[in-house]
Amino acid sequence: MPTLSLINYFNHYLSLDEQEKDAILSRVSERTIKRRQFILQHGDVCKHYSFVISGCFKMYGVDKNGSEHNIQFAAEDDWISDIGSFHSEKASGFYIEAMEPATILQIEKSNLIYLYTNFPKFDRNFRVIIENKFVELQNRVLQNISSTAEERYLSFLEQYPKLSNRIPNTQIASYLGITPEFLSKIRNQISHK
Amino acid sequence: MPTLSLINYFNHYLSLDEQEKDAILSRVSERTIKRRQFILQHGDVCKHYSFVISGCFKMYGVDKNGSEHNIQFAAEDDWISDIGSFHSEKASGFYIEAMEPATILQIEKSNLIYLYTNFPKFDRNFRVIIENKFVELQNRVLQNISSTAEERYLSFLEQYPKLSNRIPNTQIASYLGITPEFLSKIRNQISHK
DNA sequence: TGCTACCCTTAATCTACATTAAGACTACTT
DNA sequence: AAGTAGTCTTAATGTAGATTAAGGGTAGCA
Repeated sequence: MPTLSLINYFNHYLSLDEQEKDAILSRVSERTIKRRQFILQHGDVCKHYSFVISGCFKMYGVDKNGSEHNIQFAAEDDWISDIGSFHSEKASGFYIEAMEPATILQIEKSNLIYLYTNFPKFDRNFRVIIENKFVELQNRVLQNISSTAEERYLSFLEQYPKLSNRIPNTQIASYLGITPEFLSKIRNQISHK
Repeated sequence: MPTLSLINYFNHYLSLDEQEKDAILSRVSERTIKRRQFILQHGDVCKHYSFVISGCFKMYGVDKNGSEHNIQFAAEDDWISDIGSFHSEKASGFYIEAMEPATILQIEKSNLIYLYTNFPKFDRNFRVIIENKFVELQNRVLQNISSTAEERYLSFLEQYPKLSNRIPNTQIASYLGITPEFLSKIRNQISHK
């Protein structure tokens, strides 16, 4: 019963009552995603919030030279979406791609609005969820403008110990804003300390 | 009547009815802030959300060498707060300091919770406000990991044309994560194009 | 069991950005 | 009218991280 993990997830916020559980479970749809499959592509409008049951995704932009830049990873019990495109209904500039075979639950905008409108707890819970994500992102910005690549890498390891054993270093380098070669050098330096 | 700008601000979201207007206006307090005055200091718990009526603030962290790194500016019609500290009630690692004499409206946590609890529209509006801020921040992260300093500066000018004529370049450099001298060189290069 | 795709590493060279320092301009202050 | 704090500029030198290239390791697949 993969939907159970979504209900458990909400227990970390304001727990859902039976009516609210039914409301959300009847409005999400389960999807199985293959490795390298996209759930969002540049140019498309982001139609869903996706909750990861299992597997792992990267969200990235592509610059004018064709290089990918990871702005977010999402594994079990995390949400992933291009919030800007989702709300504005404009074309997204991002890709969301599975790095492993995955199972997700997706909710569409109209259904999410239904939940917001009829059950204020969802407004509250999603506000708190995004506040937490905002704080994380703010810390990442601070790191980006104030720390060396080595410090940023160590702090990534500390904050996402599970991800770092699961994701290729090339992808981590892209997330940190450095080249894979330089990350390799950093890892070498760290291990000789 | 400085509180009017707060009401006007909410008109960009779900407009407030009379009861909601009364509720928020009776729960904010107006403060006059001098240039260089702090409304949050490292080590203190952030007790308020602050809405800027006039003036301009910077929020920054200080690294181990004592250098300041701006993570956010806030001018008229913008909110500023250390959301992490506000919710966790733990000591903040940031400073929020007025760069110009300012007038602000502040709301305390207990009052904000009162509004959230009694008027679901505030949950909704603050959710949307922070979603927008999240999207801005996400774009900034993408820029930080994928663009040169010159591109980041040009994009800052585009996104905050008013701020860039109002804030010293040293502060902008700190926001961009570069030295003031290097920003100066960049500006010089741009003007010779 | 060996092929192939994928990922990681090492090392040389190069470039973008940082640091330091000295001086000039501007706008409040007295 | 001169003093001073604050900001901006220029230029020399230093360093973090990028680029390029060549090769090695390993897991999945034939």
